[in-house]
Amino acid sequence: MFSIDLTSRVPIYEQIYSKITELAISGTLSENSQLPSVRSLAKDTRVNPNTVAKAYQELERRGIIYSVPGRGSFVAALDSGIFREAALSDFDAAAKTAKKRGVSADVLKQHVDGIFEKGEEI
Amino acid sequence: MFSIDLTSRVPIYEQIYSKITELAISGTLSENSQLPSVRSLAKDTRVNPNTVAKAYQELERRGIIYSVPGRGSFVAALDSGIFREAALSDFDAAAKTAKKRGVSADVLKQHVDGIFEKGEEI
DNA sequence: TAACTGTATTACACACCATAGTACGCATTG
DNA sequence: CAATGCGTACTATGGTGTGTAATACAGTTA
Repeated sequence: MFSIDLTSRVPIYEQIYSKITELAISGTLSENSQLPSVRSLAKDTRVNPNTVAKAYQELERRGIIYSVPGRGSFVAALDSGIFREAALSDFDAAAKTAKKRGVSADVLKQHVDGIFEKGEEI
Repeated sequence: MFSIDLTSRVPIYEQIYSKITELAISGTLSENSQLPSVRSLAKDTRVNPNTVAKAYQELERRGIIYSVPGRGSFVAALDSGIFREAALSDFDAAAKTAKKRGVSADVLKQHVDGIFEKGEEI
């Protein structure tokens, strides 16, 4: 379920955070579905339980999941609009930078088409 | 000439690196023009000279500037194509994320148009 | 010569990341 | 009730990256 890159500069807890966020937003993990326990995920990924706990706590702090001591952790009810807005904000920033670098609007639109022509490449 | 955010998570040397890169690419700092010395920039920004030196060494390593012991550091002859490619790569990544979040190709193209309609807003 | 330049070195402090081990309270299951 | 699994909390340790501090050296320039 999770692949961790130990050589990456990105902290492990952040990799876990991103993975679960992606799965939750995309709907792969449906609302209120239970996540693997801190200990089981730690065992599977061969990572320290503290590291997984840190990821879960960060996910809860940002409202992606909710945790119940004694029961487990579950996917929260997500407002996908917020994540869409954030993605669009990043997109705008990238487009502005490309513009500064001398890339034309047409080229950027072609890139958009190129990305959307491809299938579900995740 | 440089403003440093000491509270930022981005390392100081990386902030200096980014600033100078931006100035060099935009042409604000023309080719072969001399940069402030390590010590003077360190004094102006109230940063340790070693930190500035680290930024300059990274800039030289990536071909943005060249340094001559005893003389100073200067803006290199830049191949703008490299930076255009990098900007496009970032743009693609942002577009893919937006796609994952459920944003349509048309909306993204509208955003591109919106950015290019505006004047030189830097 | 004097004052500048980039560069190199050593040392220290601090924060972040990750691991290890232990412990507590709560919920579920047998 | 007892056992197990759950999230959570805590201390301790080590590694790495960042930033500062203080020198020192060789090359360039006025």
